Amino acid sequence: MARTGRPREFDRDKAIDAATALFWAQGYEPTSLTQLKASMGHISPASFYAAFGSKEALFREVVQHYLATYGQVMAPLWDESLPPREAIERTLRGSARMQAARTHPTGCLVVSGASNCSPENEPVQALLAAERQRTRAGIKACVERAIARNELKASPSTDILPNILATFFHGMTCEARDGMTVDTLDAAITSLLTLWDINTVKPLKNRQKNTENTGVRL
Amino acid sequence: MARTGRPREFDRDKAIDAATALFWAQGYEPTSLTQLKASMGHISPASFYAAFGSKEALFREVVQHYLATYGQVMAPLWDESLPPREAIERTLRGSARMQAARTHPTGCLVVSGASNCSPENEPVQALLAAERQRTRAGIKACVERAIARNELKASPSTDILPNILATFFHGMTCEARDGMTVDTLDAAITSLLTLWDINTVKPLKNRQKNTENTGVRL
DNA sequence: AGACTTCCATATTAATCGATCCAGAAATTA
DNA sequence: TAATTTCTGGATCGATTAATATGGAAGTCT
Repeated sequence: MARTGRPREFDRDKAIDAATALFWAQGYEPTSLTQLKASMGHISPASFYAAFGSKEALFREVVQHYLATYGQVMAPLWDESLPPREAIERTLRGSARMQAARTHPTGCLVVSGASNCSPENEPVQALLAAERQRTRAGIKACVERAIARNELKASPSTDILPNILATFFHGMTCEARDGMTVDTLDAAITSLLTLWDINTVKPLKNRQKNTENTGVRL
Repeated sequence: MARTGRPREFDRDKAIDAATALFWAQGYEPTSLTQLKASMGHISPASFYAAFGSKEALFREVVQHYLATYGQVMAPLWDESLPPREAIERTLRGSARMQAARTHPTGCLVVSGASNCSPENEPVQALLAAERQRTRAGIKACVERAIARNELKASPSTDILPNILATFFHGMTCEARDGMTVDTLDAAITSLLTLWDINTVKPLKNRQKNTENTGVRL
């Protein structure tokens, strides 16, 4: 698209960054347009609406930006080239490190970005709820893949495992916001994952060598 | 105190109930005085301020009311007459049932009541944060009591156990709000508590009978 | 009955909310 | 240079925010 006319003076990407930090720290509703404009370099209302459309449209853009950057700590969930347990572990540890980092607001924007909402902003709440549901589906898929690959036993205990992981995962936001450190979260994850390990299919001794006997049904 | 003068026409307790439901569902900031007054029977601003002082004062009263009623599901944490594991389990299950119930807003008011807050309402946020810290201390005390009573091993794994339990506990709010049922939460709790059980001090066979031999050091 | 207290309803405060609109300046392209 | 485009700053929109002020009715006490 050939751009003509006077170019905008403020950096749109930096403006999105600033808006992300604000929405992340305070949530959708408490963040006012005045704050947003100020954080973008005191731009005018006209510039704001010309660039972003509305507060809600900006928020949706911020969420997309968040998912494409910080949110990528959860990418392992969808990477089928990874062993399922490693996918889960990488996601949990990466998310812990990200959420507890001091270089940006703590916690997860998707979890806490619109947790206090009046009815008129229900669409905003639904946007994040859908994203959380996507996360749950990803965790569940990993567990089911592990069962299919005969790495986890199929049992009531593994049926519920995705829910435990999701609950813990979403709880990290509260803990990180209340000051829990990366190291503590990391230790908790290590311990939590024993819930995975006690449900693993016990390998026979020298089981690795059996991989040579493809076609042989044990 | 002898009350004189015209008695108020609205029921103050029912007004607190109504305010609790509103704050619980929407959070502190998004709940407006207009909504609050309407839910109390369309009382006047003057009546509101005479009865409650301010929005923040009302919220503090609501939190106290919440803790004294719904929040009592966590009372087992402080009941030293209970075996520590049972105290934890009762708290988790009671909280799950409470948070997922459909007779009131889902989730926990202490966790989500002021999660989206502008800087000027930081005191409100701090109020709930302190309450969450109290919960963590209660969980930790239970685990430490279990170690002291020789029911849990002292180990890095049990050191981190309180953090896992707290993270899961706080995560239940997100899950309940997103529709997770009591049954699912209950099953997750059952499975989560195996993290406790694998750290228990293994009882000798016929250990119960040994309780008769008090004074005998094994 | 009379004094007193606290209620209620109605108006109104200043401030802020998200969102528009306009006029003029500035930078691009032809 | 001229035409075009989109920026900027400032004024402003109606609605809503939390909080006060006023004036009279209503109920409780001595």
